[in-house]
Amino acid sequence: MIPARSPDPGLDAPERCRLVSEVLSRVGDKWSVLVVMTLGDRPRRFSELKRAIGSISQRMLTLTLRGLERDGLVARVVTPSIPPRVDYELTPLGKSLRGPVEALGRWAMAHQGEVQASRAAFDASSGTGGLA
Amino acid sequence: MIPARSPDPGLDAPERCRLVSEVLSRVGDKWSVLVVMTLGDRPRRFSELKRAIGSISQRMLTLTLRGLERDGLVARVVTPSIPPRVDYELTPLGKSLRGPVEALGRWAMAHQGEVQASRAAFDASSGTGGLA
DNA sequence: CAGAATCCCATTGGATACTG
DNA sequence: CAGTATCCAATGGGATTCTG
Repeated sequence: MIPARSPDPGLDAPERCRLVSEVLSRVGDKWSVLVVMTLGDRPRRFSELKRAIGSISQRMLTLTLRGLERDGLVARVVTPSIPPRVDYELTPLGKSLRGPVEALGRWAMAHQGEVQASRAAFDASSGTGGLA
Repeated sequence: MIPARSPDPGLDAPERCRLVSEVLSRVGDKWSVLVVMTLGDRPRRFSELKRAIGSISQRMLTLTLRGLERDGLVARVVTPSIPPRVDYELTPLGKSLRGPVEALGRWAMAHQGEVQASRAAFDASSGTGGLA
């Protein structure tokens, strides 16, 4: 249904890689994923988002939302009233990102224990006993 | 087959969220994903990795590999010879991460055009015409 | 309420030089 | 070859203050 120019075989590998990692860097940053998932399926107001995420500063929420808006993942809807009301919601593109992101989240949930165990073991043999 | 303590219903939501985002932050950083994907399916030597990735500094490659090793995603195999030889390879846990990461990569490839277009549009209406 | 602007500290990460 | 150590610049990001 989505036109979504298919992978575009005209680009060479290094160039594609650059573009992909540029897109991934948005996903990579600390807040974008959190905001996308919090936005979930219904629009949310600015302060509603802030409260839902809790740990984010107002500055970073603004910056993150601007970035997501610029990339077409989030739509900003202003209702000019007093006090002003601004709602944010995922665009179709933004929603399409939820699938892969949730997959990563499930991986993290499923393997979090192993990762923690590995970290503990690594730290233990790094400090004590390793070679001292 | 893997024991992999299942999601552990004993943890409360905020705590789980913290752990998940801690794991995601490893995936989130600039190099980890690139290294994991470059490692792919066979072991690679240090300098082989460095050349394959190209843009990474030797310092960051070392740091990234240490982090991945600590998290149990990568195994470090030292062959004490002169000159020394060190191979890195994905552990089963590391390999299990490739699936979700590739899914994200495919998303980025598929939608890279839309994102770029959106950025261009956003930047255009931000600078010129918006309200000047 | 939503946000822009400023200040300032902490972390990231590159370049370079040195070692086993 | 495979690092470690040091220095330094750029960025990230919190706290606070001010505005429409």
